[in-house]
Amino acid sequence: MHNVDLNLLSSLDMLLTERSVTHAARRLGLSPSAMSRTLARLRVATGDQLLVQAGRTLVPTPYAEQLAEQVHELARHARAVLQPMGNALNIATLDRTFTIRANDGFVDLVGPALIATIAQTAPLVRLCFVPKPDKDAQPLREGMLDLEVGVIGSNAPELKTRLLFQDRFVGICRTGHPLLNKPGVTAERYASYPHVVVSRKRRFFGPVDDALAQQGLRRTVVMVVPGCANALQIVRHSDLIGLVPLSSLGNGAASAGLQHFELPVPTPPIKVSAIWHPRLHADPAHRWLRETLLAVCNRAQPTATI
DNA sequence: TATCCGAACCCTGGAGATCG
DNA sequence: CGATCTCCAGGGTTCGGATA
Repeated sequence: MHNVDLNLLSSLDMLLTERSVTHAARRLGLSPSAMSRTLARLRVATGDQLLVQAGRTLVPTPYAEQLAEQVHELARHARAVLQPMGNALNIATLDRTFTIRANDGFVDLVGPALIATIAQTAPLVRLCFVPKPDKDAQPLREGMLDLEVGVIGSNAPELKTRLLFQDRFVGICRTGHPLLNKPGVTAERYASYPHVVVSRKRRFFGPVDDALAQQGLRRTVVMVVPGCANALQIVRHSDLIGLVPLSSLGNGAASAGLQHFELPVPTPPIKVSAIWHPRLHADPAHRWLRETLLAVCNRAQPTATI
């Protein structure tokens, strides 16, 4: 197919509406001569005279009359497509499924409030939360994921991010665990119990071990699990001490049968961010989702939010 | 290999003249 | 009076050479 100048569509629509080169030119902000040559190009493109002289005016050919309504609709749709995107979004009628990769604790903590907020303004929007087996950026690049919630990695610098809230590590143990029988969890007593840690990379050591080492202490990690939900379940039914982000304790149900406590050693804060591909940055629906998520996180994490 | 720069070419549109 | 033509200027695109 040879290339067609789609500007001709708008000009043809105006010419068929006005039935005058001068008037059509005026309405499109062109000179009559320019519009005249546009009409000449239209005649070449269509192989029809389109408008012919009848005395001092132009009248449409039968072919032009046949085209008029279709051209008008096409021009109207073309103008709608080229409107700024922000003007086109109607949240109330938005029918879309957003796929979000997040850990279980975040889903427990934010999921109910998020979907409740969305239901009020965008009743046709659906959320699909998927697990975080890793931090691979490829699903974001390929459009398999709309959004990821987690700590920013360094393997995909092109990704856009926005801080949702600041989390921190806490210790967990089963209800009635001897560690909490006495007031105050000292570093010595904390290190004296066996531990379970969460690590997708199967690491037995982390920031807590560094902090303990600075005090000449060392804890014994007897188990590594891939996710926080695994750690919560293990700790709930054993004497192991766990280490999880506070947000992973969710809305209360996840922490049933568990007690959490402040760590006796300092650990770096956990910056939880929304992460998305630049392709979606200007998408008004995606922008709305990000703003909504941020607002819900601000309400759900009043003590940890910055 | 990528980027920059300049020359040549092409397209568009304005001004003015001409025609019906 | 309005449509169309020619001429011309301005801007964009393409292409080839130079450079890092």
